[in-house]
Amino acid sequence: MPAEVSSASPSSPPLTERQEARRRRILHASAQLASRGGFDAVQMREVAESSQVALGTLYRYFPSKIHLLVATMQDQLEHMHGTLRKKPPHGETAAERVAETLMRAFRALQREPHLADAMVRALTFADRSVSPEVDQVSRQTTVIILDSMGLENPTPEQLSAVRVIEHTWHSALITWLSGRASIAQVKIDIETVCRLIDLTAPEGHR
Amino acid sequence: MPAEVSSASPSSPPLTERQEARRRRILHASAQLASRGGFDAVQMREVAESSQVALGTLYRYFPSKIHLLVATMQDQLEHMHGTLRKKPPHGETAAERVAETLMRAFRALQREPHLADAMVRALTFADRSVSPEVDQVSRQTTVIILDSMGLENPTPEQLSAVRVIEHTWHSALITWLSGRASIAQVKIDIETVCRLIDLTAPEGHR
DNA sequence: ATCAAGTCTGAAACTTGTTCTAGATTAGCG
DNA sequence: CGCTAATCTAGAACAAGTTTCAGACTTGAT
Repeated sequence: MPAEVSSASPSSPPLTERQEARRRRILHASAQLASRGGFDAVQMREVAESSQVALGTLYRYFPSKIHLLVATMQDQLEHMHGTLRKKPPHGETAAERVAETLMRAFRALQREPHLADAMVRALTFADRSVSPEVDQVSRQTTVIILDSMGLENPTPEQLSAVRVIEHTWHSALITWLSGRASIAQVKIDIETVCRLIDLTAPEGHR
Repeated sequence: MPAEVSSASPSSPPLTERQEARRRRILHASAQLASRGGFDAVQMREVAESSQVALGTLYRYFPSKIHLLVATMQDQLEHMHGTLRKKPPHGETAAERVAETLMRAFRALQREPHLADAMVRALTFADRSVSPEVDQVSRQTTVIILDSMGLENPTPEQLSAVRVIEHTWHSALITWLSGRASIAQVKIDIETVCRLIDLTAPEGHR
């Protein structure tokens, strides 16, 4: 199985090696700065300097700070997906497995709360100009959830439930990041919404 | 029944008449500019000018653009609550009534999509420094939902369901505002999540 | 009415995201 | 190799949120 080449939108001209390297340096610098101080700490001039790239070049690669952070999130999501798929959840019901997976992801975010802050804030603040990228993040999240459910071809009802779960996931993260909800609270909310899955399950489980 | 004096946090020194008037002018200008062009169109210098107040004064009343927009949302939410409470929803089950109420609110937002954009973006972008205000908005929303359910003393489970509904509501609004979900899609998501209520209902309904 | 404290004003300054420009470098090609 | 188009760089410039400051105005208490 191929290791890289995974996500980047297949459109647009392919990048040369040096360009790929620049892109990588930029994303790395972004994640690093974000890990330090969250959204505000990711300052475009600093990202440019850290990644040894001119400001104009940074903007050529990522047309705005939001684009940059959403791309950073795409990047992190891939890692996450890889990690999660190695050890699949072992709950009985689909609802349990999804909740388990999300809580695992949540614990990963807790290890880098500032990074989580930067990424999630960017994601929810994104306007129409970032729709394609945000959508890609959303699709990736959907894949992770469906994966953990272990479903081949979900029903429309189940897809609705997954959408609602994603809504809850994002919004719960926000309330946690802004200090308005505890970790325990987030856990409860996730478990609550995951019950929707059982509600929409057609027949037997697994 | 008293007409005004409704929301403002009861703490802090009471405002003089002229101060109250200034505050009102600022909120009005904010809503007006937001209605025109959304989040970006609410520029602090313009708000100050429109409301005939010095920039420094504006910042004394609202310490940031986010604070201003969240306060604007509090203001609008009150109107909304008043309007909604006049014609209570007539669905059979609690779930139906909540969905009906939220869809009614959604239609109101559709009439001023730019204003909705400004308020919702501010709400989700708010950091810890705005927690108290955001929390107040959240509480107000909870009250509206519980109101429409017609519950006296909800169980903890039901409160969880309401929290999840709020999460879904906010996040669904965001996806709609950023053009990633249709109105129909939002409707489906709301109806889907409202099913959670029936799931947590203890006994008979109504 | 008068004084002190607090508030408001107008304007400048500062910060950080974003855009623009002129010149150097690089990549692809004949 | 030598050319051309695309890309990159350094740095200035611009935009909007935020801060600061000196002076004018209000308010509340005496």
